[in-house]
Amino acid sequence: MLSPSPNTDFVVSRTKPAAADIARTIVEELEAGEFVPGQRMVEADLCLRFGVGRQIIREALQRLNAYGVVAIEPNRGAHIIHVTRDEAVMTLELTELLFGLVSRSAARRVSAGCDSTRLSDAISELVASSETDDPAHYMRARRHLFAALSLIADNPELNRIMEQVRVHVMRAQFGFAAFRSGHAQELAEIGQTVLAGKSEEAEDLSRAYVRRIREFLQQI
Amino acid sequence: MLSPSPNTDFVVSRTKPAAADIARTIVEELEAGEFVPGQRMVEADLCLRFGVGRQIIREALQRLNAYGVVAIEPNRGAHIIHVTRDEAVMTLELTELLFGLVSRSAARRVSAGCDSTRLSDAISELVASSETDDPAHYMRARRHLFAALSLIADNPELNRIMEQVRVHVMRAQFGFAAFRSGHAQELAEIGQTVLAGKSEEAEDLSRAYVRRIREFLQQI
DNA sequence: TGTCAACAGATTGTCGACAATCTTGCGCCT
DNA sequence: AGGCGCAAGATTGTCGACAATCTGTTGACA
Repeated sequence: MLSPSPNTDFVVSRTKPAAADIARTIVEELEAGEFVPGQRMVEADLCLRFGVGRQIIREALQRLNAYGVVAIEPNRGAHIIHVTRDEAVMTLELTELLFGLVSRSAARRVSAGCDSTRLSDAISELVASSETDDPAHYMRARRHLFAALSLIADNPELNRIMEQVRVHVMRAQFGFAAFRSGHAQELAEIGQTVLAGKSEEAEDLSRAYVRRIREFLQQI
Repeated sequence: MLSPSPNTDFVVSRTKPAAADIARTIVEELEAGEFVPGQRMVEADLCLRFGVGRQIIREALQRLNAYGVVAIEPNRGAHIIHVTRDEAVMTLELTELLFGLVSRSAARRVSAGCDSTRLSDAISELVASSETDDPAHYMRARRHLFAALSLIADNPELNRIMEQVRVHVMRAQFGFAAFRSGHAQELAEIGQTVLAGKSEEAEDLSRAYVRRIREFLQQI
């Protein structure tokens, strides 16, 4: 009754959204606080919204479920998971360890002569963003720093998990208004420490960075 | 041409396997080394094997992909991920942090008066298994210990991730023959330390436990 | 009026069919 | 003989349809 031909007319060479893309889109919206915790994710609604069949939506929800941002109850459907402040604090406790490990591993790899141009670029971008004072610019630079560190650390399992945890951290920072831009300088310093190959120091700095966010969140 | 009626005849009150169960089954087989790294997971084959439609299999593969044990390439299908020894070592480096955090958190909760009967039971079971010297018994007890610790730690995100990493650790231990039963005593000690609420000590013991496995793996 | 059962609507679970894409082997041209 | 299309087979991607399950509401009965 709504779409007799979903994607035929003017969509000759469309790149195919596919489940992965939709999941990514939803994750981005989640990070931006688009969805209310507890909100039901009805498959049919999402079908209309993204113009695809239910199977696609289903796979996207499955992925979201694996990321832990959506809960799926049999025959009851999916809904956005509600995260309490205590849980967010616990997640940051975990993040502290993970980010520390990423930085330590990356620093070691740099010492071993790994390519680090991406990291240098990210650091430059961070420094630049601290001068323009544009939140979007800062967030992009921050993402690039994390990506560069993960790339250098080259630990598949760790990267996979960081990717998952990142979503939760973003949600927590948004949900509890614990987002303080202006950490650019601190992050740039972490990057430079990694670049210098000081693994112990890089780990300490990284953990301190996350710990401070956590303590700030705990005080609210 | 193969199954005109997949599950109608004598299957009046079957409990419905569903994707989650199939994914769990495959994970168990993976942990037992049933699949060869790189092996292709053709959907149609799995359909025949489990007697369900492709959608179910697809969702199961999706979940396996989220667990990081299966890679899915668009239009190319899914295959079992190959894990090198270095990657297994890196995963154990990560596990060291995670297990340490679980034990520390659990110990704190016990101090705060959390119910710990399940933990006591698991410890008893471990001690019993060390006397019978039955590998299956030991593994079951070990799993129960981890489950009890996770339950007490009560950190949703951490538990979710531990669950994912556990599969990799099991695969690594199986794949590299690094499986040494007889750690029952050591694990029981960790459990008792948690039970006593000594969080720092519990974390140290847990990390030492994983570290030793990692070092053993590195020496091969 | 309160409780419970049955019904209608909404939503999820699963399947079969067809389209799109990749792979492979064969034949043709140089 | 060697390389290059091209067709046939294999496999994945997506959709629509129907079955199963849940939920809320209405109405009958005590």
